[in-house]
Amino acid sequence: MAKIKRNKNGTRKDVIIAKAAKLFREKGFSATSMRDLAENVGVEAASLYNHISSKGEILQEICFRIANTFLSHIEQVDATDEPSISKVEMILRFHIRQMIENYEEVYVSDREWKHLTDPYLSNMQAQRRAYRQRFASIIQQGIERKEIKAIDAPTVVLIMLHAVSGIESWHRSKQKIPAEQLEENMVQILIEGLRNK
Amino acid sequence: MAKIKRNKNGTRKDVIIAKAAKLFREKGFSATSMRDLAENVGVEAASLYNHISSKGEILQEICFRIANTFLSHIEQVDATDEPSISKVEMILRFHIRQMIENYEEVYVSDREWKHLTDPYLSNMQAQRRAYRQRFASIIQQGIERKEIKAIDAPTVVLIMLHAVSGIESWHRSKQKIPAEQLEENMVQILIEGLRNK
DNA sequence: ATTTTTGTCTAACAGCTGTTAGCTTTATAG
DNA sequence: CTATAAAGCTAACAGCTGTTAGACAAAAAT
Repeated sequence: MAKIKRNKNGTRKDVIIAKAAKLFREKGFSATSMRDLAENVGVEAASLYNHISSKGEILQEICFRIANTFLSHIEQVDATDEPSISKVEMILRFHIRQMIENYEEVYVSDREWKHLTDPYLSNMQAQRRAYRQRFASIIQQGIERKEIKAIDAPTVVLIMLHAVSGIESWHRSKQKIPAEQLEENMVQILIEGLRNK
Repeated sequence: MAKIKRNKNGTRKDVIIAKAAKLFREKGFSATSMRDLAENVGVEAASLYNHISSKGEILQEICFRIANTFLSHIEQVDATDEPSISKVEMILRFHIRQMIENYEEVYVSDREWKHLTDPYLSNMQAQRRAYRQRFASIIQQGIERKEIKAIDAPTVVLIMLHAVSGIESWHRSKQKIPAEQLEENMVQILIEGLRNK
């Protein structure tokens, strides 16, 4: 078979990871075999190992890449001096856009991280916990400043993060409303549900 | 090994399905082997086949049982003459409670139905689509009656259904707030975000 | 033009997968 | 107490799993 065609500014490893993300999303990590992946890449299974060291490494790359994206974004937002409710909105909007634009990887990172193996598994669990706590404390601050309704902050986080993952259905639906409208609708419901009137 | 202990009013098959639901939730359908399941049930893998006909059948039972529960509930709610926004709230509360009380099966049904095989897969897809449409049309009615904000109804459905699945995090968290409070918090945010002021 | 590096291939491995056949043990019914 | 039915066991199957070794080919570097 022919060589893996790499697109400009990207390694062959990147091509493999992108195809893997698509398959992992469609069928799940465990149900995707290296031979499945190889076929999609246009190569024999053994050839993949010139670019990656194991199936698990692919999942690690996806999960940690995404985790870093979100972690560095929340730090950036938290460093501003916007009102808390605006911070929450910024974070929510970032989640929505990432889920729209970087769908496959974000989705996989969210659903399949359980299949990581230690030490990566523990590391990822810690990162996720830290992220949620950071998010919750922004909300908590908003509550104390009376910008946000007096509601259990971790519950708010849980609703926001999971609501966003519903964008998967949007991707699969035939008649998609425009992405901007989707974003505004979600913000409308979730942020208005939060605001202290 | 000893026999499968069945609890009163339940068959051995029910015991197997309950254990399977727990494992499918923890590790996913594909990553759970029949030998895993057998060990958890306290029996050899081959013995399971005296009670079930295949691994897939277990998933089918879980998924269709849950789908029927929700479908018959939405029909019951829709038959009342409550205001639309109250119908939405009733449906939301039912989802929350099911997710709290019947956690394993509801969660598995929601996350693992993709691993069903045809004709069950197509059937389940159709049922899910029908449910979402039914839910959306209740919301649409609420919009027309000015009870609910003018927002894309399918987007609302998507947010509600996915937000509820966040209750998984609640189950796994150490310091759980009481179930009733969780329910009120979720309703507070989601229904108030929806209501036309 | 030749060496070196990179990438792909085939063949094979050891272990796990769901499932079946056939035999034995335990519980139920007569 | 005996006959029947239900539930368990061991052993085995064919196919799939992730991964490695080693040979060959193409591309890059010298």
